[in-house]
Amino acid sequence: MDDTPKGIWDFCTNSALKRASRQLGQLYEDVLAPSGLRGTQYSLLSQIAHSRNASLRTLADLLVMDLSALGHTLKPLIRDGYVELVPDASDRRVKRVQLTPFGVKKQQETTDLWRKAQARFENALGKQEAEALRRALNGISEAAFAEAFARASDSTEPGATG
Amino acid sequence: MDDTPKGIWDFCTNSALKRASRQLGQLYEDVLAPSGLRGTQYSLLSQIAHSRNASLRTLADLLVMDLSALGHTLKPLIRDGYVELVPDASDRRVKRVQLTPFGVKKQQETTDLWRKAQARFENALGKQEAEALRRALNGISEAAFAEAFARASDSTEPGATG
DNA sequence: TATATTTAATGGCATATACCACTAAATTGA
DNA sequence: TCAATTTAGTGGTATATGCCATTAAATATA
Repeated sequence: MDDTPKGIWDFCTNSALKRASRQLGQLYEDVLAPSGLRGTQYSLLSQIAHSRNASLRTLADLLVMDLSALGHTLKPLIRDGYVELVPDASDRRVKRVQLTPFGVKKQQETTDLWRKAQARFENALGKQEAEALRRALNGISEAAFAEAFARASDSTEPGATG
Repeated sequence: MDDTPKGIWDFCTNSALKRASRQLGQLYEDVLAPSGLRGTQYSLLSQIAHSRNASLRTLADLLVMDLSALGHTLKPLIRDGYVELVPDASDRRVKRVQLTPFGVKKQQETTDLWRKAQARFENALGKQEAEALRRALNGISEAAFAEAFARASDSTEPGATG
């Protein structure tokens, strides 16, 4: 009867992305809850485990995150003893991020829960779909995409040269 | 040479979604900046304009957002005179959300900027891709998806029945 | 009708994330 | 070599978002 869209997310990919991010974040968090880690925190621990000895700067770039935001986000993880910052010897501006042994243990244990969430997600969406979606999202996260976006002449711009 | 994934976002859709959300959010915000509105704020104003007279509860459900989170997020918009809460006459628990005339004007003006961001995004990703992505994201945001996720037997669960 | 339960909203607290200003250290260039 | 610039990180402030406890109002139930 009425196919008028109910929300801006029907037009606006940014809104759609944020909304889906809230939903999926919630679903993952519910599964991860027994660990006591938030979804973001588990992601962060995992990425730190993966990027051994990366600096804050490097990590922030990988995560497409503001450097200071990363610093703030790490605070609870440092406070709880999962993560530590180690000053670099050769460049005294740099701090390297690493898991403590306790953090390693926590990350590994929580991975069981993550696998559970992962399995549920892929069951609900379909394995192919899930992978396609990740690819699309990771494309958007690339620096090259930001450059393309910046370069993109929007036709409303007077004097755009194509 | 080395196709080892650099990040958990290569596996984890939740991480991929958050990362892409940061990137795209940034790109949109840069375009919207002259308006003085954050991306989220513009989305919210637009949704309020669209869902005329919705209650906080209704709006929160549409946005897949926690009710109290919505309340908090609205505070700056109320403070700045874009939005007002009107108590419902028949159910005195309920508050209805609406734009002030000033808010209507602001939303309309800012839409020009949004269109610019929109155009850039679709140029950068491709119109078809963009639409497919929105569809996928909106599917995830549905209540039905959350139910499917909850129902999904993850094979790691002992005694799963299929 | 009186009580129990559910629902809407608020306020406090915690994390997630961004921007800005600032400090310190490294790098560039005259 | 020394000043100018760039880079890494920190701390403050603001928004975005979730949870919990609480209040008030509506609904259901005995």
